[in-house]
Parts: sequence; C-alpha cells; structure tokens
Amino acid sequence: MNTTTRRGRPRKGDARLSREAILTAALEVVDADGAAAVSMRTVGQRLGVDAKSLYHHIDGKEALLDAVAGHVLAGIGLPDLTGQPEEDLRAIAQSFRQATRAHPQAAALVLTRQLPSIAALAPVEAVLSVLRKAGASPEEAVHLLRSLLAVVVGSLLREAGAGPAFGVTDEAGIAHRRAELEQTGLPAVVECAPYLARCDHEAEFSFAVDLAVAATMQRLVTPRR
Amino acid sequence: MNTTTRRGRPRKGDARLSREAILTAALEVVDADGAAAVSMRTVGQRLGVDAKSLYHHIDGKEALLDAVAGHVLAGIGLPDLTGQPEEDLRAIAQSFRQATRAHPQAAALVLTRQLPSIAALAPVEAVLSVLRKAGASPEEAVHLLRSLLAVVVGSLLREAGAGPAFGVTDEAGIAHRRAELEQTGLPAVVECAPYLARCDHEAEFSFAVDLAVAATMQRLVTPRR
DNA sequence: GCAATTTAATCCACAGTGTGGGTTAACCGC
DNA sequence: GCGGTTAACCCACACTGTGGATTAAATTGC
Repeated sequence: MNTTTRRGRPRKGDARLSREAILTAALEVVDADGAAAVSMRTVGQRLGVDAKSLYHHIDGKEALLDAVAGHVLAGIGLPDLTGQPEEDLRAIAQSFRQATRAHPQAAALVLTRQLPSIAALAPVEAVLSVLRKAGASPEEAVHLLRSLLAVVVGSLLREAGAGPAFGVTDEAGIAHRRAELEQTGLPAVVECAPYLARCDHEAEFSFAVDLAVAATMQRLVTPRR
Repeated sequence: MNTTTRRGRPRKGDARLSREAILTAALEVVDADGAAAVSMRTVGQRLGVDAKSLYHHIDGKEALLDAVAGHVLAGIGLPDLTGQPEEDLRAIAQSFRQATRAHPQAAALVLTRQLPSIAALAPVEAVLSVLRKAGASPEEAVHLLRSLLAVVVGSLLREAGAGPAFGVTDEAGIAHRRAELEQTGLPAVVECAPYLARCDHEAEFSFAVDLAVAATMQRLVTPRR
C-alpha cells in the first residue's frame, strides 16, 4: 500500500492525474449517473484523488464540463465522402448523431454548451466543403450550415430528453399520453394524437435531416432571388 | 413594522406568497441575474420570505424552473392566421422567437426543459391546423411539426448562447474570431471565415425558418413516395 | 362565541456543492 | 547538495436543496 493517504508530490511513475485522465473519469461519471452527478468530488473520488487536485489541470467545473463536451464531440467519426452532396450531408448528420448516442447522458452537455470554439471544427469543414462543391457561395454555405446545424441540434436535444417533446417512446406511456392529448379538445391535436403520442427518434431525425437536405439542394439549384 | 420576523400564519391581507407571485419573482431573478442565480433562497428573499415557505406552493426547484419555463412560453402571442400556409408558419415561428426574446436569460430554460407536457399546446395546435389545412395527413403533419420545432429550437438555442455557435455578434469580437478561423488551415473554413465569424441571429433565424417552411410546402405539393 | 382543525409561515439541521489558501513532499536544474 | 517548482494533501467557507418540528393566524363546526 504505497498510496493510501500520501501528501506531497507523487513519485514519478505515479502520475494519477492528467487532463486526459480527468476528462475520461468525468465522462465515466456522466455515462454512469448523468451529468448532474458530476462534481469535483465525485470525479476526484473516481481517480482516488482529492477534489482540489483537479484544479491543477482544469480551470473549474464549467471548464471541465466544456472539456467533456469537446471530448465527446471529438469522438465523431466523419464518413468518407462520396461526392453526392445529398448523401454526404446526410451521412455527416448521422455521424453527429452517433457521437451523441455513444454517450446518451452526455448528449445534452454537447448540445447545450458553447464549445471552446475552435475545437471540433472538423465537421464544420466537412459540411462547408460539401456545400461549396455543390455550388454555394461562401456566404450561402454558412447560412445553410447554420440551418442544418439547427435541425440536428434541435432533433438531438429532443432525443436526449432535454428539449420540448410531445411524445414518448415506451409502449406503456404512449396510450396514456394519447389519452391526455385527446381530452384537450384542440381539434388538430386530437386528430393527430395517435402520432403525437409516439416518437421514434431515429425516424424523426432522418425525416428532419432529409427535409433540410432536400431544401438545401433546392436552394442551390434555384439561386436566391 | 409588523412583520420583521413573524412566525405562524400571516394575517389575512398579508398574502405574500402564491404560486403566481413565486413564478413572477423567480422570473425576475432570471431576468436580472440569469437562470443560474435562481435558488430557493434568492427567490424567497425577493419575496421577503423564508426559502422553505416556497415548498408549500411548489414541489421543489426543478418544478419551479419547469413552471417558470411554462410561464414564459405561455406568454407567446399567436398571430392571426391568414390562410396562407407559408406565411402563417413563418408567423408562428416568429412569435415563438418573440416569446423567448422577451426574457433572454430564460430562453435556455424554455428550450432545454421537457415542459410539463400539456402546457402550451396552443402553438402546437396552430401549426398542426395549418399543416392539415395545407393538405398534410395527420401522420405527416406530426413529422413536419417536429422538424419545424427542431429548426426553431436549434436556432433559438444558438441565439441564447446555449448551443454550438461559430460566430459572434459584437463588432469587436468578429475580427478576432475571423483571425482564429483563418489560421486553422481548413480550406473551406478559411474561405468562409468572414461569414462564419459573424452571426446575425435574426437573419439566421429567418433564413432557417424560410428554408424549412419552403421544404415543408414542397413536400406537401409532391407527396412522399 | 369558543374549540378543533387546517394552513402558511418560521427556524434548526444536514449533507453536499465549488473553490480559496496554506502545507508538505517529491522532482528538476544548478 | 540545494533552492525552486510542482502536484498532491487537508482545513475552511459560503453556498445549495430539502426534511422535520414548531408556531401562530385563519377557518370551520357546534
């Protein structure tokens, strides 16, 4: 037992702490117990280390969460581009979804923070490059990028359970929700209740992305007036 | 001074507390100092009341924040519908934006919470009704509703400073951000840097909504295969 | 008009949070 | 070998949400 409770600088090989190790530990906490369970103490505990020690590597809790979000986003695996703009845009969007699905509890974190700007510009580059090759001006490419990003973020936020949703996924809850909707008396809501009550996130994501990509291509063919 | 520190039930006219009063006070805190500044104590303080007293009217902090979000969303002023689907959908989206802009600090709250479901179904009814009248099936209307909602939420989240953004609004920061972008070496990013560095939220919101609405109408004219 | 009940506030207490400051011991350059 | 830097430690503080017991006014029932 060399390190039950030691003070002072650890021996050379002992490096228990590093920015990387902290990020990994924090992500483990998030995956296991949700983002709310992250505290300097819980993360420190997982590393067998005092909470304050983390401050030597990270600026504070906010910075830690930002870094975790960046870490997750960095794990995005961009697809090989085919040269078919529609297909490529869809594929990039899907890979974005995969990155958040790999850590469902961290999804809200990624979608909800202003990322340390420059981190994770790779997907941005990919989208812009596809749009430019498809004939968009630089200005238009940026507008379209932001529109696509809004669709992706909005959809994934709902999937992460952190955004306005009007449906559920588990069979048990659907009937209940549907009954609720039907007794609102709002005509269109009642009419659509069977579909409003249920929400298949994968299908909805694909639908929204397809719609956005189709609109994008349309706009590139018939330039803005 | 009858009530510097009084115990027991207050006199009749004294009703300092009520669900409504608490929500208003909480919203004032949010507007003044941001959502992070909301605590049972700060809200209580603003009402000249002990923190615990709030628990007689509200279930806890989470419920309080949910209620505040619902309160803001309830303040949405839906437009008079014209019968022109495109125009009406755009108008509803804009009124959604106005509701969040009335309380910028609360925007993230509204966009980020699962609202107590049934509250604020009025906008949903409005959108579904427009889509149905424009010829969508109930199922398709729901898909389109969710797509539009994703665009709106994603865009407003960025505007609220709580989502991935790659641009800033203040003239001072733009040049700096642009320089950062230009030295990434990513070709498309460099090419688009002037537009990527700047972000006019109103223009971006309108662009994204227009795009989504156009795609929606397109889909309704040429039904899905 | 008086007693019993309900209600809405108070205070005390607790475990848990982020973080500032001071202490201690191992490493590194001289 | 020796001073300085570094990276860990512990103590401490001002907060947070919330459970439980207390207290006094309002309301209700006879």
